[in-house]
Amino acid sequence: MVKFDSGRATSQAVEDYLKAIYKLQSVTAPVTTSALAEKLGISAAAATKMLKQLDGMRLISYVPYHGANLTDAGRRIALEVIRHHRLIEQYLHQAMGYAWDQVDAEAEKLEHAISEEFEARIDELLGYPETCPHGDPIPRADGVLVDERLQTLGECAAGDWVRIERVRDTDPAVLRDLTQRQMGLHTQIFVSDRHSDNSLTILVAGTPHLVHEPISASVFVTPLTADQAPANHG
Amino acid sequence: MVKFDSGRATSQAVEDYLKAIYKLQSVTAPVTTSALAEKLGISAAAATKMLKQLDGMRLISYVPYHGANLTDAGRRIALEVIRHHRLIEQYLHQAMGYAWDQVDAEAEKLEHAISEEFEARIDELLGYPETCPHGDPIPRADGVLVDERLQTLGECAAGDWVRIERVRDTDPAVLRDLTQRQMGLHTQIFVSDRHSDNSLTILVAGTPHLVHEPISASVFVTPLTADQAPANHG
DNA sequence: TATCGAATTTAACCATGGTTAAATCTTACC
DNA sequence: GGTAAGATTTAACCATGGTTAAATTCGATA
Ligand SMILES: [Mn+2]
Ligand SMILES: [Mn+2]
Ligand SMILES: [Mn+2]
Ligand SMILES: [Mn+2]
Repeated sequence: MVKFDSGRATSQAVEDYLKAIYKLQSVTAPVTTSALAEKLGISAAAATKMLKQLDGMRLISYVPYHGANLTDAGRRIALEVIRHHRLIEQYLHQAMGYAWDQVDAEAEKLEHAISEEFEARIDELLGYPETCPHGDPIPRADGVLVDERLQTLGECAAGDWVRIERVRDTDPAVLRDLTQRQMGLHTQIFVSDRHSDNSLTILVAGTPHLVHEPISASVFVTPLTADQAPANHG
Repeated sequence: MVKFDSGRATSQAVEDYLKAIYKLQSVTAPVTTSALAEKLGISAAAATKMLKQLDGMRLISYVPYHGANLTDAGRRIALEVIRHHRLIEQYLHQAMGYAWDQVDAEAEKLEHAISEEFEARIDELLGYPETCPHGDPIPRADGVLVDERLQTLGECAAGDWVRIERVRDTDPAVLRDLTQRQMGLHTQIFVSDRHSDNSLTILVAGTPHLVHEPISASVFVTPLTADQAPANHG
């Protein structure tokens, strides 16, 4: 468990709440009771009670009926848990041969069980990686996280050359689908067509693929610069 | 968490109770409430309540005022947790460079957090090890454990040649002491003298050491056969 | 500006795993 | 075989984290 207040340990539940609030906050702040409850798969009543507790611990500031924001102390713990999660994912993938669709579930429990010693060791063994196997940045030990907002593949226009930088890590089926299409991290993609239902036709290593919304919304990309983009793509 | 009853998961508390009962049982059966409470560092009242619960789950058979014994189902879970613990210890030691006095504490938490997938992977990565870094046998995946009772170094007589096979893993200070004296697993030892306070003088790689009770009771040995024992030891 | 529906909180539960203090059982000993 | 000490259980709590159902609040809309 992560420590706070110079030494008091936080429970697994508190850690998962703070992590969820952190992630929801980047979409809409303050975080609503219902959004939190939905994300954690619990009742709104349970979320309300925990929000009051977390406010009492000074880990969030919570205004009844108006949602919550992390305090600095809460953000520190959230980032520590996210750091554990993504380091563990990368370790499972690189050092233990897990496929990228299997690491999230395993890391979800391990993130609460490892010591600072363990964290430091896997960080070193991996050569201080900057991202998890899904491309998400790993917060540094000092709590700094550089997290850029990227466009999704679904937001691309026909004619775009892009590179896969991140993928949503939640749905193993989507990740397996991407593996089958050879759409790993850093793969270059040409968007050949947009269709009326928002699906896309793309080229991956010369092979055309029809990509529907659930997939295209799960893939985050950056545009290729002129000198990176191949001249033709017949 | 370990599963039982074709799928229901056991809590960390239940797992630690079953493991403790398993270990106490090998010393005295049935296991008393006070022995269990002492081992787990909780009150006797808490132990009583949990014994009733475990009996209700059919994981132990418990007779009030007369102690508890594991059922087959309870033993299966205990061995599964011990397997996790010892495999994790060996992985921390062999694959991650942990010293043997640091692995027990880390494994104590991780043993409840890993999946069967994780267990199988570290087993394979380690080449199916038979013991933990302290020489304790690792239960097999099918629940079989061969556990011989060994004599302690403290029980040896002057003139004995012995080999270290196991060490008690609980006290990091003892383990560090053994490391400093070069008394790792499989080290050969000559017992040169027994003293009145039950301390011993031993030879380790030619160097004499004075060994007191807390150490000598933590080291388990087997006698060397005639052809293994060096002819002289001046 | 009053109202109504959705979001949220409160209330009353429950399970788990802990505590201390009081009651009760067992057993060894006289 | 009675008794007293020690072991054990019971009783009354507490904290955490969950549930459903009822009450309350907010804010968009008429
Ligand atoms: Mn988690
Ligand atoms: Mn990830
Ligand atoms: Mn444990
Ligand atoms: Mn061990």
